Amino acid sequence: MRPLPRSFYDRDTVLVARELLGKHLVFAPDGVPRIGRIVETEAYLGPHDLAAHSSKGLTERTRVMFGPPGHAYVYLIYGMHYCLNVVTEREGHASAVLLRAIEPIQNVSGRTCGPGLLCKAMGIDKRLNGHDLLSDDLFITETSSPECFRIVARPRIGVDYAGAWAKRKLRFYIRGNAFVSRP
DNA sequence: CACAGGATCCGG
DNA sequence: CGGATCCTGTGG
Repeated sequence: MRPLPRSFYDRDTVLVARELLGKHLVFAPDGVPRIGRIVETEAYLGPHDLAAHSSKGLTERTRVMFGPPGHAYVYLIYGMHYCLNVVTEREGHASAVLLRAIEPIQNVSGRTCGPGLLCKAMGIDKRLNGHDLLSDDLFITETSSPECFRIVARPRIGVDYAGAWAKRKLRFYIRGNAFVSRP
């Protein structure tokens, strides 16, 4: 299992969000790999995207989003759930892809159909904020035998405050997959 | 220092 | 549909 190269993340955010579908998220904090297949993502395009955290500007919280691609942006939401993003495009572009759901593959127990549940099941918290995804304990990898699937595009969840940006179809999931949070 | 609000989840 | 729960950003 090899981590995807930095060049994978240093590309158009919508393309990265779509191509992350079907890939394996691996977290091995104690050497034992917990693996989930990514089945649902959302693209956050940068400061001009009013649904993106980076639209509020560079702050301590959004610092990682403004950094180089291929790093984990983890934040606490509603005081109780963590969300995991991967930073995309060149440094300073401040775009990212939110991982919303995975299908358990190995050493993952509990529900995984939602960004908070995904992190809980994988054991991911804010200690991983800023973590390089080209590392040996947290990374995303190509599957050995990729399956064919159709991609569905829908508006993102929970961003009604973002005006016209809330209507953009920047949420992507694998059609028919049982682990998608809101099919 | 005070306070408002959030890329969610759960239970009724 | 409301409540949980707490960190962050902003303003005084």
